[in-house]
Amino acid sequence: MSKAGHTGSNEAARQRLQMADIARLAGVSTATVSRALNNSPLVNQETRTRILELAASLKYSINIGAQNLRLKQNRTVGVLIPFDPRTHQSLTDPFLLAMLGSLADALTERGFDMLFSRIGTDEIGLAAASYDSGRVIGIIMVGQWGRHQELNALAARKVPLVVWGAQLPQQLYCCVGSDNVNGGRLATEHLIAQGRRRIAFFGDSALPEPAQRYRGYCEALARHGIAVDPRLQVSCSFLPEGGHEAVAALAARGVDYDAVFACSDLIAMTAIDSLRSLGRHVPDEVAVVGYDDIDQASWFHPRLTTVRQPIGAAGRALVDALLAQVEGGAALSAELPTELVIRASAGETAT
Amino acid sequence: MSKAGHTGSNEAARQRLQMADIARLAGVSTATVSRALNNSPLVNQETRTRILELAASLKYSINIGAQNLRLKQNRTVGVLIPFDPRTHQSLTDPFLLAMLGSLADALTERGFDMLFSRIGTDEIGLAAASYDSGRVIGIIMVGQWGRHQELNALAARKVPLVVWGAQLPQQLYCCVGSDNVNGGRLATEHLIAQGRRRIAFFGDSALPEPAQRYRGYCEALARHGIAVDPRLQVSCSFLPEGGHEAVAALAARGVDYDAVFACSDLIAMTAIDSLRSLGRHVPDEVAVVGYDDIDQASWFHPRLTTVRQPIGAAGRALVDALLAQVEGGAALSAELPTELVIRASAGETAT
DNA sequence: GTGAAAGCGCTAACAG
DNA sequence: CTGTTAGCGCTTTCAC
Repeated sequence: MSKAGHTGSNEAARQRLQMADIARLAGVSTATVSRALNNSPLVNQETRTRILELAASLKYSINIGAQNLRLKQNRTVGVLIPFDPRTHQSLTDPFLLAMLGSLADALTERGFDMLFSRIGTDEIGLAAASYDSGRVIGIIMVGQWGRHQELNALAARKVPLVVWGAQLPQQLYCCVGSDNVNGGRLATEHLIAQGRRRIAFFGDSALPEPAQRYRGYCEALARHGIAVDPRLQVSCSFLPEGGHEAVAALAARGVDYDAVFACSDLIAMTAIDSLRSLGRHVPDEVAVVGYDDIDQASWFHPRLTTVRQPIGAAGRALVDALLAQVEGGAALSAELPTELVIRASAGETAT
Repeated sequence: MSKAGHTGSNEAARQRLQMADIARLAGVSTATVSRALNNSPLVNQETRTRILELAASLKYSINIGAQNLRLKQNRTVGVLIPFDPRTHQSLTDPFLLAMLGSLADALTERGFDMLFSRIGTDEIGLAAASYDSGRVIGIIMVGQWGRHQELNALAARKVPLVVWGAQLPQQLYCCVGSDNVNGGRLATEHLIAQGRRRIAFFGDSALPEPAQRYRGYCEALARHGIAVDPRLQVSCSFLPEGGHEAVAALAARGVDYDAVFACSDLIAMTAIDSLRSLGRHVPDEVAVVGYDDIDQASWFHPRLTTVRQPIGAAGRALVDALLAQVEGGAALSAELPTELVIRASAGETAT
């Protein structure tokens, strides 16, 4: 909300057509114009059409700001995608694009607009600024970013809020996400079924979603009597560097592995790139399973076996959960189903 | 602008704190609160701090809608990414994510908010709705989508508008883009330098940007005395299917080629995927050059040789051009430089 | 320094 | 059916 310069657009806005102009031109009062434009049945058929035509020909459109003020209404929703202030890159994962598209569609369908912002993960407490100032009726935040407490604080303040992420204990805010534990389980089971035993885990386990996927991974290993080797768990970011970092870390540790379960397709892909540089064949020497099922997964080489998150449903679920809150309803968290998509990167055989 | 249901948030908005509340609590008039909150020097130092603290502790924030109405100002910009109504997918190219991120950053830097919408390419005439209704002070549209006339019409109406795309004759609207002709030339020259002679062109040449890249391609061929073979020019979409379509089309035509210049990295990548399925080696049998230089280009296999568009500069240029118009200045179109990034997909040797 | 009052562009009683 | 009037939450002369 820093105001840079005086670029307030005062000049341009000043000369815009308004209801009074239409009224004068049509020879009626603004009340009648208002009624006509809002399709009130109270207004005479022919005056209505006359007004409508006049407005259309002049491209007049009701000033939403004034209308909102008068009606105490608002149909815009804030969408926030946080970024790590240390790198300031975040819009780097194609999964987010798909999510944004899905949210835009879901909002449009319901007649809402989207105010989009990035925000530093260190200033998530300020996420409600747009709500406090009446700019938006609620906020959809993509990812928890390890800011559980701040999010709880927002919810405690009754800021309408839905977060894409993982269900956590002591969670006051509404959270929509996919079934991460099951996703981790599916991926790991598949790898085990391919005969792999030394399965590495790539993901930032300080974050809730990767942590739950890790739990699924551990459960699957346990079920098959395979010991969890902590040296196979490597923490890496969701940035494109993630996979490279992780492969390098494993090499530095000198541990052996024959498979990787990566917490995003992006990590999986960059990991595969690193493995290729190291001369390790995927999937023969190292089988890789990703997460998300972004578009690229289906034409990457090798085609990525991955856990699909239902992105279309996700956008709708997030929006619905938010609107429910706004209308005073309960903020129901939801967990969407995940599903394994078998392609080539983890070996050819289906489970 | 279709209103679905009555989810207007009337209920929630109703009980929000407002300036009068702060005034009452502080024992002053709203005028004083307004002055204090706006850092007017007219207000007494201690009353000011008292009011500021009160407001902060109550998380009160000035209602922007009312403020905007009173001040006739507005600091939000509309960003539109059109989609093809036949497929309704459009947020499918990672290049767009990068662009969106760049725009978000540039707007934030200048203290503006972004209202993001998708819109059908068939309803671009409606793109100004958010401007006409005073929702935004101007519009940034990503891509021309073959709607030159509609865009000209908007500009003729004096809607503040900047389009990411190609400079065209008889262009009334402000347009920022990269140097497409040079980009096409660079890519093609590189391919020729690698000894390729049968260079296919992949891109929707009905669109201005691909058309200009094609011109650069033709120029480069001409300079080297290579005849342009129209059968090597294949029109394909910017969707992920693009590359697949194009490779299939060429196969159907039965024409031979040893190189591809693709109008986006996405097309290049999916084309490579198809070529691989056909058993044709990249770059040995077919050298491929892409366009955009998205993140993935550097870790795709083979690493993509591509024409870089300066995305960071693009966002800033688009925003600056728009704000200049809003402030009543001239709408200066701009062409950003393009640059060839040599990696592996077109052969190893630099030009 | 501070308050009273008018008005930004619109809508909704309330009269007629 | 239509116009008059008041007021949404804020800012800003103009008095005091």
